[in-house]
Amino acid sequence: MTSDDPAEFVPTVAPRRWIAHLDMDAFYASVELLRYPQLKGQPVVIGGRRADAPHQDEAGQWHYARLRDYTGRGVVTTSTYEARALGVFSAMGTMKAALLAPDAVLLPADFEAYRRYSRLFKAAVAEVAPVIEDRGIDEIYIDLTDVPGVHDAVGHDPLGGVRAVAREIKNSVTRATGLSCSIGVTPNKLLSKIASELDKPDGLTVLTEADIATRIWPLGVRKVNGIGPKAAAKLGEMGIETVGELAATDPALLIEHFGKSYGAWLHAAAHGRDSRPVVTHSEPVSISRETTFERDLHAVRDRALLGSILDDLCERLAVDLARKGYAGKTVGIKLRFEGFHTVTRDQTFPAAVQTAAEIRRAAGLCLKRVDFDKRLRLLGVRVGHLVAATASRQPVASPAADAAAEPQENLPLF
DNA sequence: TCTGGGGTCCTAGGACCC
DNA sequence: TCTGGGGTCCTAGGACCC
Repeated sequence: MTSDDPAEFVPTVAPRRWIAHLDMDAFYASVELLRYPQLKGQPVVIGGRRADAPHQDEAGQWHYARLRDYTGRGVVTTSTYEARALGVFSAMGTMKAALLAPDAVLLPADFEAYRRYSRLFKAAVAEVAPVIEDRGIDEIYIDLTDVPGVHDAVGHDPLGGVRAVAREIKNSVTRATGLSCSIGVTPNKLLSKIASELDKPDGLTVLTEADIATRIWPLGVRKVNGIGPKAAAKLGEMGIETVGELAATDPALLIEHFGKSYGAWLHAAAHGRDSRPVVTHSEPVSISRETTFERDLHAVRDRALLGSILDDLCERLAVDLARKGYAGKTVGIKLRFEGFHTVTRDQTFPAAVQTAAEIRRAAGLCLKRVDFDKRLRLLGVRVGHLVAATASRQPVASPAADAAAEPQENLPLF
C-alpha cells in the first residue's frame, strides 16, 4: 500500500496463479526434420555419438545412417513418434534400439542448431509472457498470472482467458520456429508439468484443483516430477501404483518409509500442492566435462591415453569457465569403472582456480585418493563453488597453486 | 542390450568452532 | 574428572531431471 490514508486501503485477494509448462514436441528430432523434411513420417533417432551425417551422392540421392549399422556406447537422445511406436525412447542404449528398429534413420546430434531454435522459441514466448523459468533446452515454465486477459471469462467459459493466452503462446512458437509444442496450464508448476504431457504432441491442457481427482489421480506415480525409478519401485512394493493411491496413503506411513522431508513432499505432491515460484534467474552451481571411452581403459597400461584425455577435459572446462565468466574453489573428478560403479573425489582450495593447468593439478591431487582396481569407462572433471572470474585472481597461496609450482616429474597419477 | 553428458539437490558423517 | 549441543563447512554418494 502506498497511501497512509486508511480510507484508501482496499483489501485485495491475490489472483489465482496460472502457471504454464511448455514442452517442445520431440525437440531435437523435430529440428532435424526441418532440415530433412523428406524424413517426415519415418522412424528417426537422434544420438549414437559420432553417427554419420546424411549425405547426397552425385545423382542427388540422399543416404542416411541406419540404426542397424551402429556400433558403440551411445544412447538415444530423442526419437520421432514413429520410432517411439517401435519402442525406441530417450536414454535407451543405441545398440538396443537397433534391435527394435534396425531400419530407423540415425542422425548425429547438432546441439548448435538445437540451441539456436531454443533461443528462438523462448524469445517468441517472452513477447507474450515475459516471466519465464528456463528448464533446459526444450522446456520452460511461464507465470501467466499477470498476463492481460488470463483471468477473463470468454462467453460461458470461465477459463476462456487462460486458454486464449496459451493458444497465443503456441501460435507464436510455431510462427517463430515452424515447430509444435505442448502446454499445460494449472495453478502450479507440479500440475502443469504433468498436464503438458496429457495431450502430446501439439497439446493444450488447462486444469484446476477440481480436475485433480479425475485427471491426475489415475496416472502412474512416475508421471510426478521428482518420483524416479527408485522411489516408484519402493512405492510399488507398498502396493502404491497411481497418484491417487499415493494421495490416499497415510502421510505418516510415507514419512516412515521415505524420511520426513521426501515423505511429506510425496503426500503434498499427490494432492497437487506446490507453491514454488517461477524462478526467472539463477546462477550455476558447478560446471563440468566428462567423457565415456570407446573401450574400458586400464589405469596403468593406458596411462598415457588417460592422461591426454584428462588434459583435454581440463582444457575444455577452462574454456567453458572463461566463456561464462567463472572461476571455482572446488575441483572434483568423477570416475566410472567397468561394471558402472562410480566414484567421486573433490577438494576445496582457499583461492578459486580457473586455468586448465590449475584444474589439471587439482584433479591430479584428487586422483591420488582413488584405488584403481578395475578398468575405467568414464572420466569427468568438475569445478564448483563458483565465483566471478574477475574476483578470483587474488595472489593467495593455495594447495593448487603450490602444486602447480612443483616440478613436472611430481605429476601424480596419469 | 549393458547403460551419454550436463546439471541440481539431499543426506549423512566428521571436522571444527563456540 | 567420562562427556553437550548447535552451527557450518567439507566430502562422498545417490536420486533425479533434461
